[in-house]
Amino acid sequence: MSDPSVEQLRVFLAVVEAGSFSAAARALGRAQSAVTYAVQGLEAEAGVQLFDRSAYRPVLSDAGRALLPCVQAILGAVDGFHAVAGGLSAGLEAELTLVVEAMFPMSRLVGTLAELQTLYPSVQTRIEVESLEAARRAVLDGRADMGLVISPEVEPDPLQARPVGEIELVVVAAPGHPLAAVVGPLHPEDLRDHLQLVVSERTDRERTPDRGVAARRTWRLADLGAKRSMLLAGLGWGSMPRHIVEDDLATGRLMRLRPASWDGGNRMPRLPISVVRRRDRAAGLAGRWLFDRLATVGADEVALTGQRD
Amino acid sequence: MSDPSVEQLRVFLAVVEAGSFSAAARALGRAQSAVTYAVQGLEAEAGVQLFDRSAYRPVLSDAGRALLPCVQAILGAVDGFHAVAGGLSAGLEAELTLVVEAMFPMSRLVGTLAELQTLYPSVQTRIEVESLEAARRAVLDGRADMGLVISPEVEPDPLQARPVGEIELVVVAAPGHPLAAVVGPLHPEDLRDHLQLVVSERTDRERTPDRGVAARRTWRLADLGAKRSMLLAGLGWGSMPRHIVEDDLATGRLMRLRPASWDGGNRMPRLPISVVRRRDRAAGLAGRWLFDRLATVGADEVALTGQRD
DNA sequence: GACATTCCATCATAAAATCAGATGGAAATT
DNA sequence: AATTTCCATCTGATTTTATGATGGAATGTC
Repeated sequence: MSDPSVEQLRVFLAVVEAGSFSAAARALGRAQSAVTYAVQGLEAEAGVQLFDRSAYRPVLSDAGRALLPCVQAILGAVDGFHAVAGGLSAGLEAELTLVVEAMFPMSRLVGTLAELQTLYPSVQTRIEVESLEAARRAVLDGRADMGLVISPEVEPDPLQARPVGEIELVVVAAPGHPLAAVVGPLHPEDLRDHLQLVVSERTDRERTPDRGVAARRTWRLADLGAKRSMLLAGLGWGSMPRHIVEDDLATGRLMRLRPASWDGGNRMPRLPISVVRRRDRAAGLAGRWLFDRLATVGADEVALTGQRD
Repeated sequence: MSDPSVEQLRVFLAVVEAGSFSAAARALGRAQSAVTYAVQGLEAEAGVQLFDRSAYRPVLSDAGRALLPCVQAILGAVDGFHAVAGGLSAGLEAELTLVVEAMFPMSRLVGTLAELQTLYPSVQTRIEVESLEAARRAVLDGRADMGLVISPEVEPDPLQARPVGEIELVVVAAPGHPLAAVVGPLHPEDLRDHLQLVVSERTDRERTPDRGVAARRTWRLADLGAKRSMLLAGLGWGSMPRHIVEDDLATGRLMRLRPASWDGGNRMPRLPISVVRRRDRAAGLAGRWLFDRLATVGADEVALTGQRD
């Protein structure tokens, strides 16, 4: 049994929609005999009659009605093929993977990502969330095409970077925690004597030197959600992106601590975020659009609060 | 931009699977030049290169890898078309609608219906549940191809019928109901003086004469579920298929009443069920299989308890 | 009821797509 | 170095697909 040609299927669908062979021929800009020929060929391949021609106008037979959804499925898949192929030949990448630093407020991304989807629907976009160094490593490895990562200290590296804003960090603890009772600025010694909660990377191997660790005893947690749970439970103190604990601070579930000179001054309470991509990997159309978009959005605002869209 | 032919897509997939153009040609039983020709044609239509031919063996390009799922989707849809078309040309119907009397235990059907689906996967089966006359009418109207209905009294009618069993009816009331307190057989006068719950048809027009109505006051309910709720609430008495109230009787939420001569003897406490279809509508292969299967299953057993599969 | 219109099937023929087989250069294998 | 295997290309034959004209049947109009 031979395969039906896509042309035959398009003609069949045109006849169904137009209601007659000649009208379909006119709509397709072809001769009427071509329509008859195509439908006959399709009927021969299917082994059933698709239309009942005994009346003045052809009407779909039971078989034709049953096969119509199949035909629509095929043509839909073919249209998908065309969409992807058209995108590819126009310079679009097939898929675009963006890795996002876990602390980055996702609410800041949804608008841009939705726009990306409407602009380039044929591009399969994927988002991955990684913590700290793992995000940058994903871009360096080529596992992701682009990343929103903590800004690299040195610019001349295989990554091209554009600042997109800063994440404001606040030091918090539960109201019941001893440090919450201290009035006025906290001395480094106060912090050092209490358990500090720190987010560490997933993979232990090749761990970068800790930043912002002030306490003697620390617990290392896999992700920010776990850290927040521990903080809420009063198990220790730690720094968090402000947009994540905003609600907790407002409702009093967490208290803000005010260190005199947090971490001895070698770390900023604001974490700069950049969008990065590898210089040597040629970005597609969608990738360039997203990079530029994230960079220009970032130029407008300094703080990423994650509150408004 | 022209449509890719299904042949081209099959060749493309064969090359991907075989790993080389010539191997694909051998697998397809065609000349190697035909494979080259087909791939080139597909590349021209897609506007991108699908394989990197610089090496000894061709390797899928990024574009080819991106388009591969599209191609597989198209070919899958085409195979679906072939399956349906093959079934139709072999005499299978496109869809098969079975209407089932609401009192029929659905658990008795699932096995047969599952078998039907595996035997004839291309047949779209639909189940409708109707009460009393509405089920038979659905078959007579042609709205359903087949029905499990209360057996017709007269055989010579446009429906061909085969018995499939009987539904055992029991007369029940809630434990708090006055009739539940009566010991020994119930006289017709006892029943007549209490509210009887009766399932009536949905459409009021052309209502058939009531059967099994013994009381002066009756409430007519839309379906068995509503009737059971009313019975459980103690609002009246009525008859129910045994398999539906089995649990209620076992746990004591309902009590069985024992009428001396229920309904004056003009109605059986067992309701015969038949599978019916119109004589004048030619049944397809799947329809004939289902009819025969239901008829032979029904010949084995008399009572439909719905307990075991 | 006669006429024009619109419908679809068919035919002959022209255009296009597709194929097989032969040939050649490049890479891999021996 | 010789051989095999790979793919691209060319040519001619075959098949497929399209066109335009023709005719019979149903519909619509006056």
